[in-house]
Amino acid sequence: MKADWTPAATMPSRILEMPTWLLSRAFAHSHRLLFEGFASADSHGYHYRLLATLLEAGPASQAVLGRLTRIDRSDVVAALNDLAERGFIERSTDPEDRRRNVVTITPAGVDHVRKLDDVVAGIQEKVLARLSAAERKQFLRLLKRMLGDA
Amino acid sequence: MKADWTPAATMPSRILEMPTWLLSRAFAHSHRLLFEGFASADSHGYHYRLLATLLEAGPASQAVLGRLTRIDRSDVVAALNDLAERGFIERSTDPEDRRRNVVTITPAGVDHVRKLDDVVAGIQEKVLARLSAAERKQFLRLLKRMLGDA
DNA sequence: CAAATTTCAGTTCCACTGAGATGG
DNA sequence: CCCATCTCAGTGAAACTGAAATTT
Repeated sequence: MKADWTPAATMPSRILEMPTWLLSRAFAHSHRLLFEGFASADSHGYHYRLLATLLEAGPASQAVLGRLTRIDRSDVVAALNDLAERGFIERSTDPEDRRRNVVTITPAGVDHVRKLDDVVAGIQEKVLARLSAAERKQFLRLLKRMLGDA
Repeated sequence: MKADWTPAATMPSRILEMPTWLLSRAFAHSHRLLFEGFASADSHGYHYRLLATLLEAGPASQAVLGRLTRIDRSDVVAALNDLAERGFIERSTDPEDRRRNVVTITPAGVDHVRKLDDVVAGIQEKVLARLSAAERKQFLRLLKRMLGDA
């Protein structure tokens, strides 16, 4: 027989009840769903954030894109390289300030981001699946408040 | 003059309003605070989860610790190496099943985890700082519900 | 033989740092 | 001279994979 060293069934209750722990579980869940969703559309989170921003804000320099999307300057470079290779964006140097690359979304890029929009919308639904409509509203309100959008 | 390609002030509104985005911001915030808190106590999240679990559940094998803490088997090895070097845990092979290492927390380890408990408690407070007591309760309820603890 | 445990080596994603080259 | 931009190289935490060695 084995004292099989399975002393408790769960991790410490004080951790299980922690806001930070619950947040990390919730994020892990949402992140996994998003990652799989993007992968199934041959894409990534950075791609979606960049394309969606270009679509909504219009052509922008890479520095501005980094600020808008909260993606680091050097990660913006890498992600835009991918997107350019696949024909979803184009770079051209800004004639008014030749340090800058003006990044423009292509028609193929628009198609791509529309598809990703659908994927992402489906995932929002899944993430909140267990909550009623009223609870969802409340949950989003509390999240925003917690982040200071009070 | 510069058309400075700052077209909009924020990222796309459809992303800003997404549950998945808000969750990722909330997690990033909480994660940053935890990381800094652990660093200020010369520790890491894995260390805390392992020590707190040992304290609450008693001695356990590494495989069991991995399951309880949700830390991957191979990361458990590395984290326990650190903790053993610093005298916070001890390993001994289980006489009843010599594949297993029985991991035991030392008095120094107990001291350490108590300090971390204080750090972590302070951070819970900071994370929820903008919410009232009633909102905090509600927020935790919704998080748990979303995760299926319904 | 099949299964579990510990360990090591290596990978991937995400976020970031530092430095060089170009240009304002 | 100083600052901004783009780019590349590299770092580090977190989570994971594959495989080997040992034992049950």
